Amino acid sequence: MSPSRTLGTSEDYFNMRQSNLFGKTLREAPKDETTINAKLLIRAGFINKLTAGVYTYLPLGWRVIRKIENIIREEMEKVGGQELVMPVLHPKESWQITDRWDTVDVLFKLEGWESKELALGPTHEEVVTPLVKKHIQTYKDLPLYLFQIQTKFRKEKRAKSGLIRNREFLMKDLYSFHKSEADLDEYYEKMKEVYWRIFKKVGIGNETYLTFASGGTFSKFSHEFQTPAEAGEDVIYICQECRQAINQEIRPEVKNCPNCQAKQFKETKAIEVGNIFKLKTKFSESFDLYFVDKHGTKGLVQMGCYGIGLGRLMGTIVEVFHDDKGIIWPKAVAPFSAHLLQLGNESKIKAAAEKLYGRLKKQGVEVLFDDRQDKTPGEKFADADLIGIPLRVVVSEKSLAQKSFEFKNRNEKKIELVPVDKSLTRIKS
RNA sequence: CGGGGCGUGGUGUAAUGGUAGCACGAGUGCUUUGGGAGCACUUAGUCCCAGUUCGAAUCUGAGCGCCCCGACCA
Repeated sequence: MSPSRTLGTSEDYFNMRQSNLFGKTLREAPKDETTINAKLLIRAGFINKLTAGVYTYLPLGWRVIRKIENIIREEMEKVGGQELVMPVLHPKESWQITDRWDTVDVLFKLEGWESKELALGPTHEEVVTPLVKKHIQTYKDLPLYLFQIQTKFRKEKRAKSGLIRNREFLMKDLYSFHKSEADLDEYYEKMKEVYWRIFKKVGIGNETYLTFASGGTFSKFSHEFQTPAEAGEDVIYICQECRQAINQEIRPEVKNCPNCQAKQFKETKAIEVGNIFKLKTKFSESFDLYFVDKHGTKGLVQMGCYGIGLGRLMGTIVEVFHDDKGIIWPKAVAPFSAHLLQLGNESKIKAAAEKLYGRLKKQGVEVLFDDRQDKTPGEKFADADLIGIPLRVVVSEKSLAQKSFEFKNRNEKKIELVPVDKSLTRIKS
């Protein structure tokens, strides 16, 4: 496994001794959490709640976020996205230009300096549009795709369901700029494919449905990517013919499946893990964002926006992949590739575990090493199941008696003895 | 924002007007080591304010916080 370029620069990023890991597991979940994602992520030491809808990502949780982030970043760059970071502090004037200062009720407003008033950014059309205006003059400057991965703030009336609806959350938002509606349409379709690739990569591709949703005032429909889960707050109707779905919000106006015209649907609660939206000229009109085409004619720039909430996606993955013992991370987003458990503190066992750990570390394999000396095997197994790293490797007297380490995948029951000299390559494969 | 529920060590709980207790966690020591070990000692708590009472975790009022249902969610 090759290290992702932004995951870490030091060799130590690729390993961790559990005796040093910040964040302890809990035997019981805090009683005020009812959703699976919140219970498991808190118990396993991935996140901590500061106040309603506001969570800390502990080292384990942050590693998962970074995995997700890198998958998303890579896909955004593949379709021409250029990454930047825009400010979180937005001047009131920007939001007055679009008439959204008073109408977006989730806007956190705060005092600035002197008589200045500010908002914490819930989305960035008000910032990206005037920014782009400074650099777009002609059709030669188009199309343009800008994205960021950044903390958003929304004053939700009711935060809920662990990481599903928060007041502060990480989001990838990409804004696209086009010289024609046809070009926007084409990119929108491309982005659908990109989103599918992302959801497949993080592991929920088979569990996710492309869903027709309200287009607001800008277009007839937008598309959401919805993943059925108990903690979901949307209701969708899955077409039994083509595997696409309709959001409840447009169910009254849509009788047949907009994709295949079928009439049979299955109702389910679902989590919106992504949304793609044609803004068209709504914001370019507000900010006078024009370009000149090759005939010298001035036209409004066409825009689209495309969002994915990273924390919500992490919560959704937990909602989908878990059992009664804990989380079962898909490989691509697991905080570590392997969980090395040392059972017993005899020097022979310790030496064997340390040796394997040292070699994995050297080769850049991300491994969590449970080297804790004061924990019983039962507790180490329970923690390993709870944390949910895909591969568990046990070093014990029993395994060493057969010159082996014991391998078990988190999502399987099967336990396999692998000879010591073959273990390294097996873990890396 | 409407309705409901709940606030006791880090976590889960008991005490319903009369000595704040238990389990897990954490710390020290010894013994343990294949599915959340044992013994001993230790650590740590009634959300805040006001009131009623001889006495309040418990009753009353106000506040704050958290959760759930609903509304809302470019």
